[in-house]
Amino acid sequence: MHSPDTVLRVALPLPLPRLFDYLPPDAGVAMVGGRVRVPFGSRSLVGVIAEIGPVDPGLGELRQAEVLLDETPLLQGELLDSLRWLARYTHAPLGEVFATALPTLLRHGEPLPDTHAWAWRLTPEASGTRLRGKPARLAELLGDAGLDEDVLDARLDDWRPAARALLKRGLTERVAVPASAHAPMPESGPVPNEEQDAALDSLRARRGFAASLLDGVTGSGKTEVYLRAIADCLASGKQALVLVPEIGLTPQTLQRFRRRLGVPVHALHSGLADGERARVWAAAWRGEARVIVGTRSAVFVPLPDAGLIVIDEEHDGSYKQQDGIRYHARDFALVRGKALDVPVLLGSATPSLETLHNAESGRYAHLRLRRRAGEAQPPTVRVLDVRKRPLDAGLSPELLQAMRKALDDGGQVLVFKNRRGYAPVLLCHDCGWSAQCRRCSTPLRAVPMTVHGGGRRLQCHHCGARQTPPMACPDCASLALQPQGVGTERLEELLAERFGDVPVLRIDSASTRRKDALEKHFAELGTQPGILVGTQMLAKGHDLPNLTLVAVVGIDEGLFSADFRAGEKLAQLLIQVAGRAGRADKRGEVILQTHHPEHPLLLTLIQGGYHAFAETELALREAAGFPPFAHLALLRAEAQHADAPMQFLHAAKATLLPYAATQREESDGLALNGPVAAPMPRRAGMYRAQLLLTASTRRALHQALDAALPAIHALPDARRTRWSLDVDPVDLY
DNA sequence: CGAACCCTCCCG
DNA sequence: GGGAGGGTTCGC
Repeated sequence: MHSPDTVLRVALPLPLPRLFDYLPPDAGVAMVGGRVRVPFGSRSLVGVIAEIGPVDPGLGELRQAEVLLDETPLLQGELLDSLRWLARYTHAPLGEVFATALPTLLRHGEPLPDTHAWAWRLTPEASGTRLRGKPARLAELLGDAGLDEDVLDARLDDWRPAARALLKRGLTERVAVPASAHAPMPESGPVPNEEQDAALDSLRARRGFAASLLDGVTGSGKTEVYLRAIADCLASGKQALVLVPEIGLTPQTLQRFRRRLGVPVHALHSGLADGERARVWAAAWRGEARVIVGTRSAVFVPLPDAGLIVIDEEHDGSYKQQDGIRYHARDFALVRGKALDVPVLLGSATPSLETLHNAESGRYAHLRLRRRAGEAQPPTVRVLDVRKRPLDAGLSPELLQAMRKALDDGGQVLVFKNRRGYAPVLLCHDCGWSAQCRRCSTPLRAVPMTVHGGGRRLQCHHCGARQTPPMACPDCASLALQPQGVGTERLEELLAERFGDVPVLRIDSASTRRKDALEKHFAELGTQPGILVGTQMLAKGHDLPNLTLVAVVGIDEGLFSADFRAGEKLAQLLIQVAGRAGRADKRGEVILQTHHPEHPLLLTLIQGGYHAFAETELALREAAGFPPFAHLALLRAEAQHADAPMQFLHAAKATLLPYAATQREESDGLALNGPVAAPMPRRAGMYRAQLLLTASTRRALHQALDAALPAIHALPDARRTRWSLDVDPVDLY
């Protein structure tokens, strides 16, 4: 079967950047992409055969693999190729990438689960038997052909005991049938408007891989375009994959897809049990699942009959995995779309600057939906200058007054606390001055110094420069210098005190572990006057029909964050959160409380909207050499010992130095910034630091990493720290 | 003196 | 990552 000198090169789920060679097991035919169980040290691991080839004479006696787990390779074709690409791009071990892509059960070596649906049929003996009661009704329903279980569920309550009773008497049998194609007749949905039609025409005009940005304001009907594009895809006999942000995969969303598409819709998200996850993956693998709707990790489903990939809210941060293999589901979906030669549709009301840049440069088709369905008016936006105003837990008297009024008018109030960038900046409460790095700040871009050591030290997270905070404000000589930042708990406390007559609900990830807890909170509140306090989680989803005032606090940290993406994230949040204010009969109001009423970001955003902001911000990014005009990678390290992360990163920097540009004019070379302490320098008892790599071409970045990483892996300090590489980091924390 | 701890090595 | 092996420390 195998030539005696054939070996399996196996990718194992280990942080080791190499394959391990084994002799094939005695039984079975080994194939690339199939899983295999192998002995490893004293353990037994499940890996994926990455290569089959001749024996490497440099290795000694090889161990033999225990058993082949797949008759047909689990990973094959496009998915296998794309995962290899992902491993190269993220500079991660192939085995870890495979392990990330496979559902837990399959990763642990379980067989690909059955995806058959079950149906019940009457046996020939049943025809001569008289029945009464529920069994009789069941038998009548089953008729000659029998019925699928999900159809029975819909037609007869509590039919299972009757079916089991008949089974015992030999009158019925349960048979496996191909996965159910039963679904209610699709509903037709609203007639598309002109803009939606134009977008659909553009999508239909293209063949093969093409990326399109569906750029539409909230309520402009992006989902309707997705649904019709998916229907087209189904009509041509192809599979569709829809990615949604973590917060967007609600029962209502699925319900809408199911009602409209007329085929089963498979959901894939973190709430599923392992068995269910593996079943959906298997159904996709077999081509039975025609529509898969899922969150980030759904980007790894096999698509043997792919026809379309949709990424809803493409700017959403939850598409980026923040630990393990740090992949970006949107970017990987584009890679897969290209490899599969199918269209990719990216939708957002506030597109990421990367995507917008691609749309403007013509790489993506730019489909705009400008019209809002219905008659809802956009809210009024007011900027509230709080310089020199007395603040209570960060709230000004004017804001509290506006809240009182909105509540008295019977409305609900959302107090939205921006919480990006935990490292506090030093701010003058009287004039709004904030500490900036002298070395890194340019007229185009302010790089803040962040407060450390309980307020006794300022540090730049770009270059690492340190200084002592001034006693008084350098601009206005005021002594009212203070670190910014109030948590949502403190806000909730104050509001509960001030507004004892209405319920005050705090919504954040700590108070709301589960998704349905959030639903419960909203149901409790109903439409009565009340206050919601929270962060990101409140920016979207969930209809709040009686919300009349949105108060945004804490935006100054976003205006002056060390993270170059903070402005973009803040703008997206402000647009989204503002979109929630107002009800049919009453125009909503948004109040932005800030020490910087004249900040260009706020002015551009309010006067020109998101796209005007984006244009300005893109110009800044280009001038400052940030994505999408440059490419980043972040080397992070953490350790128990205070010095270890820095030591390791200095050693890593020395390893990378030969590949770095020596001249500033050498524009496509690699630049190394740092290492510096992480903006949150201690977390869970670990000391943390980071080294930022910047290059104007991906090629320069990857060439340097390819060349230097083996040596970095081999550094003695590499074993003493926990370190990771993040290519295209979304935030520099 | 052994248990506990830590460091280092290496896995095919 | 994690187990094994070897050296060192610590407690009774």
